[in-house]
Amino acid sequence: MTGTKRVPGATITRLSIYHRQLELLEFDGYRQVSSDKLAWLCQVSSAQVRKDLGYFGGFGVRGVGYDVLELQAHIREILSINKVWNLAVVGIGNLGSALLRSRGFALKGFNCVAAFDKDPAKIGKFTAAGIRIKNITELARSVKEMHVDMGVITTPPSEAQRIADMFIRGKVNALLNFSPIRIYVPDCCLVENIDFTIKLDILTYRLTHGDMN
Amino acid sequence: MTGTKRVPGATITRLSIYHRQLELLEFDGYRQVSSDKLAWLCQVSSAQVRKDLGYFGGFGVRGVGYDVLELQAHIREILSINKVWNLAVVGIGNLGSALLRSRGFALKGFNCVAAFDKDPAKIGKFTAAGIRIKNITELARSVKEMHVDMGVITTPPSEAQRIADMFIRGKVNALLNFSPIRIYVPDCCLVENIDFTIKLDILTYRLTHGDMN
DNA sequence: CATTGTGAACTCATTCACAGCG
DNA sequence: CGCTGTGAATGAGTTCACAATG
Repeated sequence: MTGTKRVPGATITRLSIYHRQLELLEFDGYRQVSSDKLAWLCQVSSAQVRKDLGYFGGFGVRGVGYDVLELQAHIREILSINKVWNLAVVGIGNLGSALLRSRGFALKGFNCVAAFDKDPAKIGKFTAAGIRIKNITELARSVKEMHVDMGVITTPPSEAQRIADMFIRGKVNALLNFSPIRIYVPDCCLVENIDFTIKLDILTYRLTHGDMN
Repeated sequence: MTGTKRVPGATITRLSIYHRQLELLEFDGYRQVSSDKLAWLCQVSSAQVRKDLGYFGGFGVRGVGYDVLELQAHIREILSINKVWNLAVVGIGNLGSALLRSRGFALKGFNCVAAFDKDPAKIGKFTAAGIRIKNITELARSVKEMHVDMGVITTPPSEAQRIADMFIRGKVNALLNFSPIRIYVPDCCLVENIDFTIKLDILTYRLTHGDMN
C-alpha cells in the first residue's frame, strides 16, 4: 500500500527508466509485462522492480504481471511527467542547440519556452523550434513572467554560477546543470548535474581496475 | 593504508569532483587545502572526503591538510587520467559536434581520434578538430586499427544498440552512451550512461514532492 | 593544536524468500 | 499455478567520534 515509507533516490531514477522501457514495450505491441521481463530489459533484478513499484502501490495482478499502459500512467503520475513543464535554456552553443532540437524535450511534456545567450551575434536569432534568443540580462525578469519551471544551464563553466543566480532571482528553483562545475544555490533550489567528464573518469578507473559490472 | 577494502562506486565519482575542484584551487593560487574546505566546495561532508581518500592512502598531513598539487597527482593516478585515452565519437549531430569541440575532451587526456556518422552528407567532411568523419560501416575495423579505448555514442536511440555492437566487434570495451536507451553488452564491456531525460524526471518528482536536498 | 585517518555505529538500499492472491 | 507484494535479512555507503600525529 501507499505507505509513508521513505523512497530511495535510486528508485526515482529507475522509475524513469521503467517508464521509457514501457513506452518501447507499448510500441512493440505488448499489453502485459512481468516484473521479470521489465527487470531484464532495464538491467535490474525483478525484486528491485517490485520493490520500487511497491513504494507507490500495488499496480500489478498476481499471476499475470503489469498492464503496460496502466503502469506507464501510474509512473507518469508519480514522477509528475503527466503535466507540461516550462523550460528555459541558457547558452545556445552546440549543446544548447542539441537540447533544443532534441525529441527528448518536445515529445515528453517538457516545453521549451525561452532561450538565452550573451553573444550579440546570437541574440535576436531564432532557434530551430522558433524561439527568439534573448539576452541573458533579461533572464531573471523574463523567466518570472513566463512562469518557467526549470532552468537548463549549457553555458561554459565560467558563466554557470552567474546564470544560476539569475534563475534564482527569477524564482526558478529547479536547475539542470550541464557545466562541469558545482553550482551553489539556496536550499529552496533543486539542482541536478550532468557532467560527462566525470563519467569518462569513471570509465578509465573501471578499465584500469578491472571493475566489471 | 592502502587496504584491499572495496571502494564504493560513489567514491570514484567524488574523486573526479575533488580533482576538478583541486584544479580550481590551484588556479586560485592555493597550495594547501583541508578536508573541511574541499568538502564545502564539493558539497559533501569532510568525513566523506577523508574516508574517500583513505581508501587509497594517507595523502594528508595531520594538523595541516592536503597539498593541492600532490593530491591532484594522486587522484589522477587513481583514476588513471594521467594517461592519454583514445576516443571515437559516433553520431556527429549537434551533441556529437558539441563534444568534439568541448574543452572537456582535449584539455584532459581524452584524445578524440575518430568520428563516425551514417549520413552521406557528413561522411568525408572534417570536424572542427580536423578529424575526417568516416562511414559507420568502417567502425569496427577502424577502431581496432587505431587502438580506440572508449566509444562515445551520440546517435539517435534507434541506432545506439547497433553502434554498441560494432564497437564490441572492434574490441572497444568501454562505452559512453548518451542515447536515452539501455544498451546490452557482454560482461567484458563497460558502459556509462548519460541520460538527461532521467534528470528532468527526477527534477519534476522532487519539485512536486517537496524533496529538498 | 588543528586536522587527518579510521574503526564502530548508523542509515540507506538491495536482495531474499515466501505468504498472498488472481 | 505463476507472479506480485512485502517483511526480514543482508549488504553497501555514510556519519560519528576520537585516537594518532606532524
